[in-house]
Amino acid sequence: MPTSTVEQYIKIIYTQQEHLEKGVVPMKRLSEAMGVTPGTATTMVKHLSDVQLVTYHPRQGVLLTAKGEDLALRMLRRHRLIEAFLEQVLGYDWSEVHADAERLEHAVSDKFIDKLDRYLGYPEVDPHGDPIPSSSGSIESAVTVPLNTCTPGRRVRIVRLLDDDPDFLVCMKDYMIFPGEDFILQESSAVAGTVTVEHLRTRGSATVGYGLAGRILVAEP
Amino acid sequence: MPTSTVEQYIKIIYTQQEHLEKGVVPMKRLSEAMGVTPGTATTMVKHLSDVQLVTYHPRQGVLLTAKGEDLALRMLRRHRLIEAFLEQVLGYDWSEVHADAERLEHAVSDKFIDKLDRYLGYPEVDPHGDPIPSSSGSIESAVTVPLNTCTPGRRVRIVRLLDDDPDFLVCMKDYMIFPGEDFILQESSAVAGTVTVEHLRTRGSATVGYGLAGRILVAEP
DNA sequence: TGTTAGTTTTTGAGTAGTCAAATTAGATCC
DNA sequence: GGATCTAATTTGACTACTCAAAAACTAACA
Ligand SMILES: [Mn+2]
Ligand SMILES: [Mn+2]
Ligand SMILES: [Mn+2]
Ligand SMILES: [Mn+2]
Repeated sequence: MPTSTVEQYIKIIYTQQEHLEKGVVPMKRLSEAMGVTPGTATTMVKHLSDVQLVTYHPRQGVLLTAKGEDLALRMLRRHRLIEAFLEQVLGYDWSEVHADAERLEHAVSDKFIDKLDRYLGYPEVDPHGDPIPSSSGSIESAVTVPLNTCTPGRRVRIVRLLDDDPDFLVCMKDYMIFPGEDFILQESSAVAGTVTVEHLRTRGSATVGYGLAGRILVAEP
Repeated sequence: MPTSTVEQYIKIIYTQQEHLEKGVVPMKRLSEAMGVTPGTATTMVKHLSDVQLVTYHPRQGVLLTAKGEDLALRMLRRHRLIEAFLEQVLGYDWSEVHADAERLEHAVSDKFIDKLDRYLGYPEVDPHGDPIPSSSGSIESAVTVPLNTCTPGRRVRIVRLLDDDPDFLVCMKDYMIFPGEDFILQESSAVAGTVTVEHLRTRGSATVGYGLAGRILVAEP
């Protein structure tokens, strides 16, 4: 059985790998995402390599093995189902579910997760629009593009928010920018570094930085 | 913040203290209940004493301080609310809730527990009839007597099962011996070491050992 | 009173995870 | 080709928890 620390490293490696062009995750990136020093990450990565969860390329980075990916998807499934539960059942605000899920995901059994999945009616996405892997480990995400790559004038629907930071999420909530909401993209300026959208229903407009807009995934219907 | 190991020790000390005439819990008892060697228990108890959770009487045993009792009751509240949730909401069998609760109790936040309490409608007891402490730390248990101290001929109602062992609980389930069920006490023999009861509705009779009967708490209405 | 059995404590060692600080390897830039 | 900057690795040390085995204490019994 993997410890909760190992579970956490594997999950982080998966998500970092996802948001990365080149396959391997370098130590700097991993250590920052884990909140540990680079030396600690190196030590742990060697251990993960020993137990076949990652392949380690010294001075370059890590890559998940098939076994590691399995574990990562199981953790993502746990995390996201728990987030859905906290919001839908216990009445958490969707901007606050992350922290509690982060600890619960390491304490639940497979039995718990499967029963929870059933109780929630087999949801496909969590409160942030992140897709929930099935119990067999398959995951399918909707086709989306980052908001900062869309062409102005087009109508877009918010599908997913990639950042888990409560401050970011509360800010998005104030702008009505969350999964399911429709907007018209008014302006997108790489030079000015801003993206402006107008909410379809309320006509309210919001301007966010280019970097943040990259973490807002939308569909162009 | 106490680690989950510390939380577990404190909870165990509380329950052992409860089922004990003399106040102090000796090392042998504590180490057995924790599943560690006596030396380990001694080491930990010294640490718990350093952080004011227990008072340690060398070569005699430990006693919770007020601070320790606070923590113990918070843990018991968590444990029992989680057990109630697993049974009532997720559909666990009440004989199986203990193991999962044992890990979850260390991973939930106060916010989680208070929201769960509300969602469940502020239950007073868990699936085994154990009373659930309030968020302010008060606990009130119904007046009960162990089944092996009752006088034959009397009608009794099962209120609480003290043992968490799944085998014991499944056995009790087969006999219909669980909170809320009514029986007539037919025979109680300290010599033979058995207690025989008859289920009021079904007329089915059950015989259990004297020791086990001591873990079945009943009310004589 | 002396012996013995049971309990408790001490000691030394091991695992998992972490950090600080020194060192090494690569890349980049003149 | 060097000088320099950054990322990565190594080393030594620390915390929290654990065990095995030896030593010490207590209590009770002969
Ligand atoms: Mn986590
Ligand atoms: Mn999420
Ligand atoms: Mn526990
Ligand atoms: Mn219980």
